[in-house]
Amino acid sequence: MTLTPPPQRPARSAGRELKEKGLFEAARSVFAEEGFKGATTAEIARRAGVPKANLHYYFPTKEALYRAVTEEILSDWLAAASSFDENDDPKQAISTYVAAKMDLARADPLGSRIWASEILRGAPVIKDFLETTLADWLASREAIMRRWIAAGKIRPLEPRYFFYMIWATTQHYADFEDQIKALNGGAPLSDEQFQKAKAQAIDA
Amino acid sequence: MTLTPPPQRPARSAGRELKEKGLFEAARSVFAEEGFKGATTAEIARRAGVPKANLHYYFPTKEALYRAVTEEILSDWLAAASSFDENDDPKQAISTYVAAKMDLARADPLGSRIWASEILRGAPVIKDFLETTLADWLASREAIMRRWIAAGKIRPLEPRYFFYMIWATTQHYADFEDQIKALNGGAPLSDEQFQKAKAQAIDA
DNA sequence: GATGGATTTGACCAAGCGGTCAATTCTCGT
DNA sequence: ACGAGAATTGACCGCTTGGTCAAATCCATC
Repeated sequence: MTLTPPPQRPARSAGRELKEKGLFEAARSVFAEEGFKGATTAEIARRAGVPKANLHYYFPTKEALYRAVTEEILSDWLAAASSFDENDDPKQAISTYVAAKMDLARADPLGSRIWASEILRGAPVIKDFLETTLADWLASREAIMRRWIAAGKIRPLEPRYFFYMIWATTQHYADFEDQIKALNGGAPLSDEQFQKAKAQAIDA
Repeated sequence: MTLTPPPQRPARSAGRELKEKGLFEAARSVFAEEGFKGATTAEIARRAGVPKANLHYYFPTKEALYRAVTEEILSDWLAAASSFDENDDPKQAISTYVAAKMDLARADPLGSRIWASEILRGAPVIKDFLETTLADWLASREAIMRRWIAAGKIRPLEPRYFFYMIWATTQHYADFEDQIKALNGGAPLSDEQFQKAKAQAIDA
């Protein structure tokens, strides 16, 4: 018998990945709207245009699908966070970071909402991430900011609460979009309005 | 037959109100943790220590119970909002208001969370409140702030986004308590930490 | 065109859901 | 002490849920 070379199957099952992606995106939207418990596999399957049984072929359980969705969100978060370190100038670093977070919240409001609803239910899935990766990130950037403050490069404030405020504000525009819409005469924020809000948030 | 006087029954059924209150509080905690869809009447009844059938005697449907809970939250919101008008001095008015909102978020985190999860699911129940009462409140305070800005009493900023930022921050401490706990070494903010965060938020 | 694994799907299931109901117990004015 | 309305509750119902399964279909390879 000739051994077929074990290397990764050449673009194996491109159709498979496509279908997985469809289910994945459908799941994102349903989880964002209904939360983990409120979301139903039937609705996710319906939105993806496949029978429910097919969903369970690609993702064995609702929770597995939810975890897959969640992981991508955390990875996006980390990518935005890295923008903090791309600048040596303190004020530049801060405003670049705030801008990146605002843009992320606007580009992916579903991700923001899934995050929020995950926290609201006690963060059973991402608790580990919060306690390790995120806590470490916060601690090290806190240290950096303290050095900047000591050097008189930015005005003194408690770095931790400063980050809370940034996170709160950036997420607000995604999570509370419906509230903002209601207050904005039924329309979502225009790009222009969004830029203004962003500029004001950067005024730290 | 003698007509019994129709005036309100004298302290009628004190036990009834007590039981209603128990169900009400149990409902608050379950709705805050699980959202409207995720909450089950069975769990609410269990937490209140009564059989499920008894719950339906006091509140005919899950939605009726949810609406009752929601109305109280809106009323608390309005009470905190009124603190904005208790001061003539602009800076006083603003910091009093921020302080009141921060205190409310700390005193009643459940209410904050129920609000947040209501918005996340598209605000079907409080949409009307948002579009009328809240929108009016915002518009009139926006006008007041614009006058202050024109008179040079506060530094110029877009009042609307300023309020969004306040709401975002004050709610963050309630809604994201679990995230903060994870970042704070597992412990919630102490009173001292909270006062510090409050003071920093007031620095508008 | 035969083979065999990958994929698809309708039918199905046990558990959990919100809500109902009739039978029971409690409470209190007389 | 008794009668009547208020309150209580176990049993139950129809429906939805997440998940299973076996039969059918697809499709690359020989």
